Amino acid sequence: MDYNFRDIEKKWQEYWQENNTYKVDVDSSKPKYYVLDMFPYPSGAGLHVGHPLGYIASDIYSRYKRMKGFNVLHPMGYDAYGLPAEQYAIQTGQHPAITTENNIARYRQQLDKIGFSYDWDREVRTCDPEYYKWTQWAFLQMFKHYYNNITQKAESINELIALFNESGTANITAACGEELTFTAEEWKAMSEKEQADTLMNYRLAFLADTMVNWCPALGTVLANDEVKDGLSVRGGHPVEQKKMQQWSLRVSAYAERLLSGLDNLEWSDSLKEVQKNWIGKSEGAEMLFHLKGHEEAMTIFTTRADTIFGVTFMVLAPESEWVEKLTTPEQKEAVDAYIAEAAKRTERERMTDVKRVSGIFTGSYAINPLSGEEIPIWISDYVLAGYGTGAIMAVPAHDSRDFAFARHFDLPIRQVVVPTGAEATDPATWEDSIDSKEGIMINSGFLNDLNVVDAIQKTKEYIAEKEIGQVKVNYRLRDAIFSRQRYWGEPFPVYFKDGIAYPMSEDQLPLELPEIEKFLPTEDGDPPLGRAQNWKTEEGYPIELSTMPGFAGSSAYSLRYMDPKNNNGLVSKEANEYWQDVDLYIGGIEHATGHLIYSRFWNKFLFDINEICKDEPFKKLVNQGMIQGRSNFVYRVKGTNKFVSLNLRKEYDTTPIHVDVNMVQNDVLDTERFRNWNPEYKDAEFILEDGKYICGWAVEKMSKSMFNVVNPDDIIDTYGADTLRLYEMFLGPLEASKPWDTNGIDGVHKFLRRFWNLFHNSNGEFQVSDAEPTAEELKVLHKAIKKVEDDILRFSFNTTVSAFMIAVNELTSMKCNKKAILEEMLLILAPFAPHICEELWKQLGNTDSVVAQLYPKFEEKFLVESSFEYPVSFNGKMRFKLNLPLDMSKEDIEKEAINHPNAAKWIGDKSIRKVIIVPKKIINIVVG
RNA sequence: GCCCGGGUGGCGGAAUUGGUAGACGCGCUGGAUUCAAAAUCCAGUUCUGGCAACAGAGUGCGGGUUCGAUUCCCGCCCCGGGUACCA
Repeated sequence: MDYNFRDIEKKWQEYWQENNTYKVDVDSSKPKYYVLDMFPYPSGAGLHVGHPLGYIASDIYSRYKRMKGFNVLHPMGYDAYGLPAEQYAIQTGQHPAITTENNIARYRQQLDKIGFSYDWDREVRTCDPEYYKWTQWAFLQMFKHYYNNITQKAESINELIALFNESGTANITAACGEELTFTAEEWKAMSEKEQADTLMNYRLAFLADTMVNWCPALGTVLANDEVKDGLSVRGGHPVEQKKMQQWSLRVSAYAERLLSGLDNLEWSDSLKEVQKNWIGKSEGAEMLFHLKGHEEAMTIFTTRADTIFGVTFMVLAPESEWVEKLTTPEQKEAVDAYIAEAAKRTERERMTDVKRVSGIFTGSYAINPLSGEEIPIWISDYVLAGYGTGAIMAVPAHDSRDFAFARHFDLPIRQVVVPTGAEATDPATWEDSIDSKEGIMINSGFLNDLNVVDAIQKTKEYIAEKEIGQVKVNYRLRDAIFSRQRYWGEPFPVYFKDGIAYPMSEDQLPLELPEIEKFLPTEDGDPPLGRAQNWKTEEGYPIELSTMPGFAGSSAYSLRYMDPKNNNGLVSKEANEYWQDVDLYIGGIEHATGHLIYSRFWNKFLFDINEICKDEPFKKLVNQGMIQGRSNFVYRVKGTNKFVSLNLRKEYDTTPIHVDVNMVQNDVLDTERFRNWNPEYKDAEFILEDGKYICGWAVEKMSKSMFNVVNPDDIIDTYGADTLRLYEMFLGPLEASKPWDTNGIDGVHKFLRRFWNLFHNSNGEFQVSDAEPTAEELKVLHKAIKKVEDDILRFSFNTTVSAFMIAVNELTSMKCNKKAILEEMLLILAPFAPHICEELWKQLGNTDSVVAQLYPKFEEKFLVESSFEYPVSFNGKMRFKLNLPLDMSKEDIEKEAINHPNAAKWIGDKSIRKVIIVPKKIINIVVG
């Protein structure tokens, strides 16, 4: 029998399904291991060969871990809510649920063909009411909790209410929108509405007026990570700033824990770095600046309080509440004009026009708390309202933005830091601000002559002592806006009564998404849910019209897989305590700031309220690289229907045109298929080289418009799933981006056939021998076991495939068909190519599945060598090799090397200066 | 601008702790087999020179450390990704 992958793969995929081979349950007799893939959004285009890369890697790892005796949880599901299905519904009227269902069916078909070891009984879909019940439930818990900064965890809002009743805000330190101060009496005197509004300032899921990224084309609000360069990530539509009442999650409360939690995670340094930057912790000071002619003092945030003697002006954000208070009558007209102008500038303009300096003087002055100087207060849009206090002290000598502003408006610049090894210079001669990270203080009163580090310390002490400020930590991380004015998402289990938002009772969950006729916003501008009939409670109170964003459903799915059918909780205590957390998470780097921040936040919250036992969801994370497309081109001679082959094109004036890579093999064009591809090319003529049309190529993104999309189904039809799996791994390091080039696939397919042939004679009959293996054969086997296992553990699957090839090549040339060797080879290959191994396992006479076997044990004793072939170098350059016993002394090795006939030529009449011998490594003879 | 990756044959890539640069595969060249082709098998394949033996050069560029550098250090160039008036 030949290697008939089509029959073999079909047969075993059916077998696995019928026998529930991949079903797992809590089993306390075995250690657990949890391997998770980032679940896909089921798009209409189906999977291309880039998508399964990470799934194949995680599948190999899961199968390996299973063979090492672990109880492996390896589930898959769908991130099923999302914009494309809704956009499609708007265009065609087809319900997004139907589109989604169809796309999921197609995904499942494609995934099944690749032979994954998923436990499909655990599948989750974010759009399934049984699933989103727990998304809504978590939201309600966040609504009912606040963050206590002292205990550093989420606590019940009822406890906060109790504290308010007892002593007002006097004894609380809670994460909040704005710092409020009231007494118990004042609290009790508040109306129900006032109390509700006050509590919103503390709830972890809260309603607030916020500046949002409003996308008019999509008719919805977007999160910061859904906007890039002022355009929506999905669709590329313009996004503008707008103030709207929105649900938000107080992610900022967890900023410190999200930051410090990174330390214990096995994530790549670059990914941790991205998260650190996104959280953006900066330590500095809040300082009070008194204002000339005002009672109140203004608070600013600075990370460099030590440079305060260099402050020559202050700047407010245009949105700052101080603008109105500080604008003098003489300046009012000019300030109003500037504010109006700034409001008109969209985020996009501000970004594309960063270099432009603009601003206006308020007419007011502040007093420098250290020097007592009067300094003018300006307004400029380079100061952001949302960061710090929306007001800064400007140190033009040492900050490039302040410098540009000072130059533009002719404000004074005073140097206060002299960089190490430099002299103070006249700022008038400068082209830019001077770096102040290290150096010596000047022009700075009591700080003079101190170095920067000491000056920072001394300033901190000084401002604390004089009570003109306090040490303060700031984070860039913003609260997550959680409302979307869309249909295809989770409804909020919230209703409104007298303008107050009330949570629905938990036993009313899931609050199911209602049917609507059209998927557009209403004529009044309400979200699509405004069209739903009876979208109100039994008592008749209206229910929230927004739905939740994409990241809602993906924030706790790793927990739900542990216990996907549980109707009494997100996850049972038993299941959670057994599976704990994800041991290995594989997915794309594009989720670095979105999903991976939100799900960590969500998980920490559930941990705080004792729902789960782990503070972090994903222990180890590997980012698979992107698979790029490899496009092919033909070269049309301008103004003709003639196409010239790659290497002849220089003689003509040509236009390169993308051609479908599926009609090109090894860069040779199938000219007949090309003629039939498009009526335009029906009468195409070709100028060939060596009788062939050679195409040009380039590495580009894999996309329809480049005609370079390769479908896994086509590859599987031609070569089989085992070949696809091996080839995806063979392509290069898992974490690197690399182009897909089908050209190389023959190599791994050939390898599988050669592997098959080890078990079969030249007539295709199964034939293995029970003879004792030789030392050489055992050496090949154990070399492979060691290399393969080492490489799996460091996720170096490309070199693993090489190791298999080497072993099979060696066994083939030894004509080895011994069961003792082949059986173990088969077991180490099984995680990579499960179908062929399952078939051969059966042919060897086994009745159980190869999946259930234990991994072969590596034995050092088979690799022990008695001699080593030393490379002999002269001045570091390898010249010849010398086989010597391993137990030979250094002195004897040196003698052997120097007296070797080949050595004379390299020594010549020069003298030997030194001989370096590293046992089992190298001999280097230094001559000169 | 800043922060991460990365740069090795015609191509994808390997070299795990400073120790034989180019494993493995593709492609290409030659040969065997075949009526022929496909498939398969064998040999060769970094570049330059040479029939060859062999010699020289060589891991983005320039320097350095070392007996020895793809690997470590300094300075640059290029490519990919992230991020940005974050005080």
